[in-house]
Amino acid sequence: MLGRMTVTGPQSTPRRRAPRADAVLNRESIIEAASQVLAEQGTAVDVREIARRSGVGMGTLYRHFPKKEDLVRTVLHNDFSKWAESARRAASDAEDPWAALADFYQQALTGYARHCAIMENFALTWSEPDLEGIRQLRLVIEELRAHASALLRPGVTTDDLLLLLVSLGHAVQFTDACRPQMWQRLLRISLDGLRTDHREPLPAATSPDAGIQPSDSHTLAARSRPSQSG
Amino acid sequence: MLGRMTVTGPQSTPRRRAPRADAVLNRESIIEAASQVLAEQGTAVDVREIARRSGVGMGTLYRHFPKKEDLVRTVLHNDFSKWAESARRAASDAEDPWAALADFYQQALTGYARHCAIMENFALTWSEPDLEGIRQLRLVIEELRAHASALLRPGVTTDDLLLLLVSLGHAVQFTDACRPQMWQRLLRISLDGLRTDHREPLPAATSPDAGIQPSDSHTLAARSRPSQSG
DNA sequence: GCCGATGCGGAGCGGATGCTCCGGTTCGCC
DNA sequence: GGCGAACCGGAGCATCCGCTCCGCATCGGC
Repeated sequence: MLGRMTVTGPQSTPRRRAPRADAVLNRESIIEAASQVLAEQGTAVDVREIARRSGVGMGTLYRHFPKKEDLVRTVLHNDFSKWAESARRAASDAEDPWAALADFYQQALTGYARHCAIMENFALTWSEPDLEGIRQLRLVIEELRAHASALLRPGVTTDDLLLLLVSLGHAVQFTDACRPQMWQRLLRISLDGLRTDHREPLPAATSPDAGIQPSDSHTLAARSRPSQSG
Repeated sequence: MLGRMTVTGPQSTPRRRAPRADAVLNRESIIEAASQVLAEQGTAVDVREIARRSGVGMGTLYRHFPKKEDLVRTVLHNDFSKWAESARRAASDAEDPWAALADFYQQALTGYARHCAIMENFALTWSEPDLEGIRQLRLVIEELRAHASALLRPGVTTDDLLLLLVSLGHAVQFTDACRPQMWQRLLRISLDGLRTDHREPLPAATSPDAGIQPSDSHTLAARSRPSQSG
């Protein structure tokens, strides 16, 4: 069966010829503009704004991304990845595993506190753990946890650390603009709660990293706005 | 000047006679229905749905609450108060001040994790600290903090505890439906971080309870949807 | 019971927004 | 350079949603 499949060029359908050069450029500029706009205004932004900012027409935008959600997903994939990477770099400069963990949170929260779309879509962490950007984030945290495990109180899981990041992310949203020191205090409190010291271990998580039920119907675009099919 | 103002009945304008009985009933049923609907669907809900659920027409609804935000504000005022009260009651049954604090968080997070509108509008905690419901919540926390102060690490403020509540509130939103034990773990970690034990005190908050700048333009209704004036 | 002030209902307005349609343009293989 | 497929742009469609308007019903002081 498999042997009968014709081996066809780089991927899947062979008859489709390479995209035109201008189309490639347009796609890139759409993604770049969308990243900016989504960071500034969140996923509820008008698609026209993205088209305008990237200098293409609506037709072009919708040719590349048939649904708004397709575009948002692509951008979030990229930006979650960039986020994970920049936070990982900050952690790699630290002098000990615990400082690495602390620096990771510090960088993760400062660097992306203003990225509305990411802050809005933390739910993806649980509803779509397989999105590439999310997976990278998890991997970074898992690595940091392993290195710092001697200092972490027993029973702390990667999911605990991830949920802490999500949770603090919202604290940052509320306080960063007016009183940034507030979320820093909360970060410090939480990190202290994670240290081993002489506390008893946490109870084992009942399903440590099992598959997670996606919540009801969380879509990427337009929180609480029903998607409408034409 | 003041002396010339006529003293007029119970309040302000005297010529307005008491509202009709049916109007009072309608107002109550609107608030009740709105509370349900807002809890279920958040502030982005269609006003028509509230009118339908409460059995009144649009005209009636807008007579009582000229703007959607007026209604939402009234409901949130009530519901924040109810929330504070129910959490305070849970705390009052505890056997020691620390357990009271823990029970408070437990009840606050369990009882209102499903109240979409409250979870959405934690920002009010910072942007409108004078809203009555918010003030009650702060008062309860302040009281618990005072009672547990011997066990709290030095430097922990009421705002710290409030921000922790806000922050955990979002963790609850993400995990309560599928893995409720996850946020419970995070609560435990955070509470442990608040205990005095042998850690150094937190640095003093730079402006402990000073006036807070309201963030850019947060309105109660329809997150990220620009209000439109007719 | 009369009657006017008060209250009611819901069709409809205007604007925002996701998405489509199609005539005109441009690229790139030959 | 020629030509057809791929691509582009933006006007326009359908829908949603906050809010208004106005003819009609109801309450309640007399």
